[in-house]
Amino acid sequence: MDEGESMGVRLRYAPSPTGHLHIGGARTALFNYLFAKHHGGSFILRIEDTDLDRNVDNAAQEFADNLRWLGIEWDEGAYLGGDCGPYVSTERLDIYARHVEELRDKGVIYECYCSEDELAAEREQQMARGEAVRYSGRCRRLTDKERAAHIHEGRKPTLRFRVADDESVEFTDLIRGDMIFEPQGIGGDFVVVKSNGIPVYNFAVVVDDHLMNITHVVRGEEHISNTPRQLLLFRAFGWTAPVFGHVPLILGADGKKLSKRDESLIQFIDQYREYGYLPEAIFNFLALLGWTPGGEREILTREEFIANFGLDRVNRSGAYFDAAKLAWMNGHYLKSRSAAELLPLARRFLEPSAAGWQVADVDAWMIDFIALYKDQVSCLSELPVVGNVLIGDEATVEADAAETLNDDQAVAVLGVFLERARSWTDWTPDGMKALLKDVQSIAGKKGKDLFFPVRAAITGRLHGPDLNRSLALLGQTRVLERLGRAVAAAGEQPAT
RNA sequence: GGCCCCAUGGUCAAGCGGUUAAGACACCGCCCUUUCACGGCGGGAACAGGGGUUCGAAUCCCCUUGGGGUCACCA
Repeated sequence: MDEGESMGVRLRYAPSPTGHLHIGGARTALFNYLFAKHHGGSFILRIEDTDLDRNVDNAAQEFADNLRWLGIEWDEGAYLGGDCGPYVSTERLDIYARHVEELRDKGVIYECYCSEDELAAEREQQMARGEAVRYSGRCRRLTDKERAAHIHEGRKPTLRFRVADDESVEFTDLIRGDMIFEPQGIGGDFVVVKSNGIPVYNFAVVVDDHLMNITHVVRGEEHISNTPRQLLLFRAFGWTAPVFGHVPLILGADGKKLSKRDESLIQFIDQYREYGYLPEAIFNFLALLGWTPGGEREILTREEFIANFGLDRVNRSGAYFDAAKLAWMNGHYLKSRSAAELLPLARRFLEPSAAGWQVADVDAWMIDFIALYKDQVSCLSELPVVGNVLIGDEATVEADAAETLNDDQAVAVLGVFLERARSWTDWTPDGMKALLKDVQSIAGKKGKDLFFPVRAAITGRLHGPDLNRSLALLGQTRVLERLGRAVAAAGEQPAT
């Protein structure tokens, strides 16, 4: 079936501000965004903070920041405004109250005085008997006397929506096709307003989606079972419901829905940000998690994603989050950016150790350093790790390097190098190339016999990136120090 | 347990009745390179099982098995 009229499509991402934006939420937001943009419609950010107890300070602001960082911009909504505001549930309480009254007038809701303990006990019994769990509806017809007794006890009622025993609900899911819920699968009369007077999510979301003219609701699969209740509400109000599309879950290492407590993988966007991942890499990776453009291409631009996106190509099965592939993809994006472009992002990982570099132009030095290493890391935070021998002021000597240095021939080469390096003035990569050539002709050594001892002496390693550039980055002072130290150390050991 | 969803390599996935069953990540090998990394080339690796439908099923239907979601005064 058609995914919707292209004009006037309106989608929203409606998180509850209870924590950090995680990869699942970011992907849901992304799919909504891509769908809206593909159809030339609007994407809206709404905050569903109806659970006062779980709301976390600054969480909503953080969601917004991270969404923007990812490049998922909304056309109207929280922190932006628009014609359908306010976009935060707790600022819409009066709106909900009006609609509660509307339902009361229609006679489809009633007060329920059951306590949470009583309800829990009822559920347990049903579960134990192997029955479907559903509210018995015992408060449907309270006598005035019973009601008075409950009020006298100080009980605060919830408001429940009456679900007809023979009313089934069906809808066509854009991703999964036809869905049918029989009455017993709906769970009986459900709460729409909590005893503290705040509506529950299922109620608020219906009112909000209708008032904000939401045309498509794209959300996680865990919401499938909420859908019939919401549809019943739309029906009771006499409203046309939006079209639904439920995307598959992102699975943790255990194959289950990602839990915020699952530490087997990094799942919060701000952590990726912290580690030096690029937003376009995460954007690209997330878009491909559960959706595919169909061809062989996996690296696409934002415009290409928007142009190609459609719910018809969203997968129906859950997907494991492959951190290794994300790392590869981030590395890919890192390679496509110049060192100078990366400097602002990499700065905080490098600058703390700038004092040891002994250079006048720190920024220029960092750009050269980034250029030397950026093609081999998967995220910026790895830069100081892979380049630790150049960035730190002291390098430990590894066993194989020590072995290479414990050799008369090698020490002889280093002696020549040290001699020439003292008076060498051109400490650029080209200058280093010339220096090495000079040493080669004087010492009569070339290839491995020349490069290995020098590399081992100045980095303590046998392996590493281009030697000329490494030497230039280290600079004369540090090269002389390390060389002198290596030669001295070799002198203290019996040569083989 | 009730209701609902899902099922192609280790992972992401193409495939939508006829293919030698793509591609990517990861892994292994070779090449390039003073070394490492990058890159290039190549390799191993999959249709959960059983019934149908059909001339012909990874593709359609049913069952089994397996996995998952949900059953709140949370979203």
